[in-house]
Amino acid sequence: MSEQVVSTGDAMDVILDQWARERPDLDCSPMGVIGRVSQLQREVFLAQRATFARHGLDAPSFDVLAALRRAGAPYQLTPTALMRTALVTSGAITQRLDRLEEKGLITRGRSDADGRAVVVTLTDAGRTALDAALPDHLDTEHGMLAGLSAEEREQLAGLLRRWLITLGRVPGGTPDPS
Amino acid sequence: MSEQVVSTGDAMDVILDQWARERPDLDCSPMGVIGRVSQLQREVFLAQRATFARHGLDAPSFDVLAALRRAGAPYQLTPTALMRTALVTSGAITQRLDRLEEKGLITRGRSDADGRAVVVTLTDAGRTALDAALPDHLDTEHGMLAGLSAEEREQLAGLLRRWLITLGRVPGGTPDPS
DNA sequence: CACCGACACCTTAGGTCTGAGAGACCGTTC
DNA sequence: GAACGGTCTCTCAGACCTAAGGTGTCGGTG
Repeated sequence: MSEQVVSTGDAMDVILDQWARERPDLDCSPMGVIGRVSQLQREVFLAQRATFARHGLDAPSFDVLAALRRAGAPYQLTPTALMRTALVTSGAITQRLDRLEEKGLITRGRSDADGRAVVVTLTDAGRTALDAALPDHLDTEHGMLAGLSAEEREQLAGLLRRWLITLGRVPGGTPDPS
Repeated sequence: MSEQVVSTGDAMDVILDQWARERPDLDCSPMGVIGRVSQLQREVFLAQRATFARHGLDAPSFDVLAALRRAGAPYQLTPTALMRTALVTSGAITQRLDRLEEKGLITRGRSDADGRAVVVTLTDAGRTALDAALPDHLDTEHGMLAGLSAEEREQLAGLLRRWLITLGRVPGGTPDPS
């Protein structure tokens, strides 16, 4: 008995029940938030990947193109800036740029102001590709949230923002000098 | 002006502002939820990885050990069952089990009932390792949520569960027959 | 009892990432 | 103006994953 899956629970409820039975001494309630975030991120990732594929892109490429597009004309950033917004290592950015350069979506040039730096520029083809994919991407995201009411979505965004802020992940995340 | 970072925003607020300036014709509000989920999942992943490393484990290994431990005595599951709870491909499970078997944390044996199936069993060493890591893991998760009130955490867990359910990701999530 | 689709696990090739480190350049200091 | 620490980008090895395919087993059918 009690093997029947209740229609009002999700996969994490099952896991929490299992832990409650095996380790009733532990408070596993944090998993109710964190485990679900992991699962949702996975669902989001898969849906986004399918969308990008329809436009001949993948998620890492879209990430870079979107950062350049967001930056506004003349659509230029350095690899270091891209590294910071994408939250990946410099090696990952180098490889992403290699792929995008080969496809003609970006160009690399040396900076006039700083001999160490590279300036990455979105090409017309790159901007066209991104602007074509962006509405589809937003449709996908909107679709994933369609099951929640506008109020719930707003509430969720607010809670997630508060959580991020308490983790100390703020935009200018460098400790400011005294 | 308006370059000054406001202390009440997070990284996603900056991105939303950029899109509002560059593409005021698009409704980017879904990013406010989905982008934050991605960022939070990344923070969670990094914190968990550091915790697991203190116990000589990594996230994929912990995932498998925890699934076996949750299952209860005699701590046995098939690779297919592990594949379903871990949401990875069979090849990934094979490799995870190879690593765990080499470390002596699990054993593999053929099933008596089904000649195709393998039975994965948690060893005493495996159970000991998991039970040692689990409280530390929960401390890490609790610490990540410490900035939110109990009410906020509960609200968040509820919203995320509702979201997962609307996506159709329920425990017995097999595609329904026509 | 031989057959055949379905299933369980493993194998292999290919892809992206991390982490460590090299090479070049900047700005300051002595 | 030479030296020095710090910064920027790239390179390379190693880790983990996916996707596709192979082998062996199961269970029902004629």
